[in-house]
Amino acid sequence: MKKENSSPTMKDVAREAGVALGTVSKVVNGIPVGDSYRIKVEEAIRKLNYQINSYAQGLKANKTHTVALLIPNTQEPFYASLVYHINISLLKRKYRMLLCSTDYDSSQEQEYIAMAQQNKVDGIIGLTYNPNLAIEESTPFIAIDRTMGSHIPCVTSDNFAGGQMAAEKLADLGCKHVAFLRTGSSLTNEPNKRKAGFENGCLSRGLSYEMKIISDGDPYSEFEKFLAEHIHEGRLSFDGIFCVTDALAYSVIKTLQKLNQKVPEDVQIIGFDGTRHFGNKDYTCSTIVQPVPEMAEMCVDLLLRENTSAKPPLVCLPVTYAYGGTTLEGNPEGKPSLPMHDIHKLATHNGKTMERT
Amino acid sequence: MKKENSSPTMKDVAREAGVALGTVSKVVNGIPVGDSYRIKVEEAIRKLNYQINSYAQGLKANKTHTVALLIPNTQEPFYASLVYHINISLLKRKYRMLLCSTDYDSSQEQEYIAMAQQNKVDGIIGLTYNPNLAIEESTPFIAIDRTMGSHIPCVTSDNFAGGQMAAEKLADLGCKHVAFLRTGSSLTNEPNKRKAGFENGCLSRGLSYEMKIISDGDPYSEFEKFLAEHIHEGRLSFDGIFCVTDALAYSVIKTLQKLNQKVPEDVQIIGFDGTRHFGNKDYTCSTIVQPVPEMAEMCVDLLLRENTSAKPPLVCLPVTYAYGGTTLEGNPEGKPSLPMHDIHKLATHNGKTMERT
DNA sequence: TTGTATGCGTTATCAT
DNA sequence: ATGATAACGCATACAA
Repeated sequence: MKKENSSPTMKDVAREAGVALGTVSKVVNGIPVGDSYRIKVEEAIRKLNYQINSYAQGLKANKTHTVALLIPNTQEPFYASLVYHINISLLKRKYRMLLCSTDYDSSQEQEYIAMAQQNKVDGIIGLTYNPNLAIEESTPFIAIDRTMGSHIPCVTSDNFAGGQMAAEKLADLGCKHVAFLRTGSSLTNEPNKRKAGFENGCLSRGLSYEMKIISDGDPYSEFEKFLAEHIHEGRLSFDGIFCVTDALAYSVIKTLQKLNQKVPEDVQIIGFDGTRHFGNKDYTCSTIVQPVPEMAEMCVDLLLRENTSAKPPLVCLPVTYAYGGTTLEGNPEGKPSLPMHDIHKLATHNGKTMERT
Repeated sequence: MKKENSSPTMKDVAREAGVALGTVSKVVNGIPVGDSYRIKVEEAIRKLNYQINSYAQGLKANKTHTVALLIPNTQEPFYASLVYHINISLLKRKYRMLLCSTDYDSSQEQEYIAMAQQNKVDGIIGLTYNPNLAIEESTPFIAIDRTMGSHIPCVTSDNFAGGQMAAEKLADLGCKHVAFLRTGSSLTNEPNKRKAGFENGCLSRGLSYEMKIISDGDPYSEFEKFLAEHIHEGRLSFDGIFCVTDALAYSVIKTLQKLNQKVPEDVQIIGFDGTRHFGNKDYTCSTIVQPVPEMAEMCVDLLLRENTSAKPPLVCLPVTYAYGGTTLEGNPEGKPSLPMHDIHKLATHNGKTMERT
């Protein structure tokens, strides 16, 4: 009694078809064999419901057609979108994707890299935060939003241009004094360039600005405090705010509501990412849209590219601006423009992040 | 010259340590060996940076510690949440997860099942729509939200109870005449029970109701038409609406806004799923919350359970109600209650799904 | 206790 | 063109 419940193997097919093992392999791999043989083999395959074992295949070929994706989670819309598009790009090429949610945990990141390498993946795509991640040289790695050394290509959107675009847009929309709000890791990464781009845009348009940058652990209430401090006689001293992400913009909008500031009449908001409700509907706010499908395709393309010398160290893909109701331009679709000042009131009911300090 | 760039193998470690292959295997697998040997092997492993090849391991053991997850996409919040929690549950058990986004495409679903089986996964968890999916008996399969035969366990939330809970909640909140709105596949699946539960709840509370059910291809504008037809002299004839998902609720709220109906003053809305903005903030609307982490854990637990006879055919996990601003109860956190009627006005700017017919 | 040999399912190199 | 056989990296039964 050898392996009862196990799936049929090539050997079984060969026996069933009355041919040699090698012949079956050839049929399976599309290598020409005599028609009569091919037909016999194909019948046996159908009869036994034979499926090739890609593990054995990978063992032999030292190639597994599998790629690991490391990402903090799949719930934040930007990550969710990346996961989806990378998955699609890989599956299009008949590659499988191993998903590793890291929860921003450095040790988990390291652990999953080890796991991926044990699994002999053909490559890893990672949006990681561990500042000193150990990656075996032999495993191709593509970093998202973070440069990790010249031998590891980084794919990102044009964060600098996005920041600049936000500043210029606010200027075009008539803003006179604006603010930049950022929260994020202290780690050096590409999204940090949004700040420099924004400053550059403000300077080139002669737009005065202030910045409030809080670090990772700090509560969002710091922003609430900052904004409250800039209200004099009921008026906010900014007429435009650029938030480093849509998620932050969402929080800020709620805060402004509490502070009785109308968006976009009193203050216009631009976010970053291009987040949409329910994946494919409206933008959360006016925003700088990251080209997620193109970023995904670029990651996969770079990772699977044979010519390792042709891998550029940093690829910045172009961003676009999208109207999302929190700015004052004429409605681009010609619909009656609605007052936007009460948006998101809904959301205050359990706004933990905004609770009083 | 044999394999230049390839990773070191057990054989390399054995040579380096000056011991036999089997000894290395034992050290790696924690089988006791003499201390002096163990130390030599461990040193060699460190020196060569050896990683076990889990493909070869799987080939031998006929067990791959890998599970495939089939899901339409990772962008819709409910799916994103499922993917995240299933991923976590699997990784906790040192299992890897192969993600397959199917885009609701029956042929892709079938294709990915074949791919997963070729990969000799230890099991498959699937939220699928293909009515006649061919699944090899030998591969354990757990279905989410859909019963696919007695040998395939189905994990779902208590959709019937959820529907009933929605009806009872609306009754408790003072509604007199309510509506149920549904869009969805014609496929028989568990979420369809929300309708029956809702009807049951209405009947038990003596609440009169109407239903509008559209099928898959139909545009959401059908709902707009339905609602518009139920406005007489500026008043909607419903004072409560139960939407089969939060995504639908979101659309309906926008429609009601266009129709000058205030939510929740004129009409209260309850959705289904427990969707939150940006993954961990506020609920999109008042909603019946699915216990996603528990569902994920249950899927993984059932899938990996050895005792195949102890697998129940259908597991319904309890849902809860959460306030999300679109109903009229007192604010549960004691914050000042805000007028909700202008929520989501923001979103009308590119509401493709709501465009005029 | 340690080493050796065989087999897992596949591919590829050889004779035939 | 087809069939036998070795090798991929690992685990294990068995011999030493």
